[in-house]
Amino acid sequence: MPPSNPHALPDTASASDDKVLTVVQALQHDIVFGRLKPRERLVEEELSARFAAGRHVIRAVLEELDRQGLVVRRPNRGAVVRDYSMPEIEQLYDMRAILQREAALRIPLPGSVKLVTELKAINAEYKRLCRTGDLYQAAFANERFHKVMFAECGNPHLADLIQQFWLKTAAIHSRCYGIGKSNLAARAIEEHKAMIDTIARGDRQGLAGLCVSHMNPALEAYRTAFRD
Amino acid sequence: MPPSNPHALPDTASASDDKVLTVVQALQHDIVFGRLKPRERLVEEELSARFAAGRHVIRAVLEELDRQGLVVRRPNRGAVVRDYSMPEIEQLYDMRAILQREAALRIPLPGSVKLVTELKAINAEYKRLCRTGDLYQAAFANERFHKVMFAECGNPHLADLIQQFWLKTAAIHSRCYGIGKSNLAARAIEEHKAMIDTIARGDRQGLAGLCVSHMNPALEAYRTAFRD
DNA sequence: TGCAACATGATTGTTGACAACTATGGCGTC
DNA sequence: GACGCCATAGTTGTCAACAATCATGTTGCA
Repeated sequence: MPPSNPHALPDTASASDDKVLTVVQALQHDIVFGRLKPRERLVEEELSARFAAGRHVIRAVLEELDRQGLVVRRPNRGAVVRDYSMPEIEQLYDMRAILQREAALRIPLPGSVKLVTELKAINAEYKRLCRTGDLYQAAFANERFHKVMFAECGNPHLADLIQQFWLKTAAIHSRCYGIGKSNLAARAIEEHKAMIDTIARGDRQGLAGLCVSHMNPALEAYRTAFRD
Repeated sequence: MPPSNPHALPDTASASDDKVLTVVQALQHDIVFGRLKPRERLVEEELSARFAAGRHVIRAVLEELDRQGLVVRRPNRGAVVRDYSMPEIEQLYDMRAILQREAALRIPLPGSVKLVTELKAINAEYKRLCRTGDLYQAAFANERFHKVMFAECGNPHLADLIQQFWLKTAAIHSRCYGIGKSNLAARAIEEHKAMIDTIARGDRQGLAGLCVSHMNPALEAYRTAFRD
C-alpha cells in the first residue's frame, strides 16, 4: 500500500535551476575575491540587469546567499554583503576545525595512488599560479585541493559542510589582506605537501592534525587584523 | 583603509519573511509526523490554496525544503517528499554523531542549576505527554530537550546543524514505525535523565558518549525496518 | 496485438505591472 | 537654528496572467 519503497533516492541528481546556480556562484566569487565589499548593497534590479535574469531568479539567489551566510537580508530593505565580527569568525573556524578533523579521520588511508597523484598535480598547479602571480586562479586551485581531499571522506554531507564553511571564512579574506599574500601561500604549499605525505604514508593522526593546523595562519591573520 | 568596522553584525535579527517561515515549519511538521508520506507530491497551487499564500511564497518554501533535504525538486516536474535510502540514513546519523559529540564537548560543565532544572522540567513534561499518549506534543518536548541542551555548546552554527540533521532523520520516522513507539520513548526518558546527571556532575566524557549512543535505538530500528 | 506518434490536461517557469514599505531631503513651525 | 512633519524617490513584496514543459491517455499504423 505505501508506495514508499526503501533505498530509493528518486532519479536524477538534484538542485534547482542552472541559472540560479550560475548567478549564485558568480556572486560568491565576487564576495570571496572582494569585488563586493562587506556592507555593500545588492539591489535586485541591478543584478537582474547584470545577469540578464528575471528578478525572481535574483530573489532566489539572494535567499540562497542569505542561507549561506554571505549576505544579510532585511525585510523591505534589501540585501547587503555580510560583515562578520571577530567572535563570529572564531566560531566559523571552530566549525571548520571540527568538520575537517572528522573528515580527515574518515579518509581511507593510505590514499590511492590516483588520489595522491591528483593532489600533487593540483598543488603543483597552485604553486605555479602563485609564482606567476595569478592569485585569482590560484585561489581556485587551492579550493580544488581541499575539495578533492575532503571528498574522500565518504560522507557527502560532511564534504558539503566543509565547503560551506570554507566559503564563509573565505568571504572575509578580502578586507584583511590580499588574497594569497605570498608568504601565506608559500606556507600553504608546504603544508599541502605534508598532507599528501601523510595520506600516502597512512599517518591518520598526522593528517588530522594538519587539517586543523592548516587553518592557523589565516585565523591568526584575522586576529591581528581585528586588533584595534 | 577598509571601511569594514569589526565586530559588526548589522542590526536586527535575521531571516526572510514570517509567512515563508510559517509555511516551512508547517510542512516540516507534516513531513516529520508522516502526514505527508515519502514520494508524495507537493503541488504549488494546492499549497497556495491551503496556506492562503501566493505561489511565489510557496515556491520559496519549496526551495527552502529542498535545501534542507526534506523534499526533492525536479525541473518542471514539481516537488516530492524525499525518500532516503539506507546508506544515506547511515550518513545522516554519522553526521549527527559527529556534531552532537562535539557539541557535548563544548557545553560548560558542570551545567548551571538553571539549565539542569530546565532540562528536568522538559523531560518531565515529555514523560507526562508520552503517558497520556499525546505523541504529537511529546515529539515537540523531545525536540525542545535537545535544542536547549545543545544550544549550550556556545556555537550557534553547531547548534543549528544539529537541529538540521535531526530534522532530516526525523522525517524518516513516519515510514518505519509510529512516532514515539512506547518502549523507545521510555528508554529515551531514562537516557535524558542520565544526560542531565552527567551535566550536573560535570562528567564530560560520559555526556559525550550519551549524546552519541542516544541515537542508537532509532538507528537500529531503521536498520531492521530496511532489512528486506 | 504491440508500438510509436500525437493530442490533451496538469503543473511549473516567466514576465510585467502594481502595491507596500523604507529612507532621504525639503519645508514649515516653534 | 533645531526639531518634526510631509512629499518624493528608490526598492522590495505581491499578484495575476501567460508561456513552456512534462505526464498521460488515445489514436493510427504495422
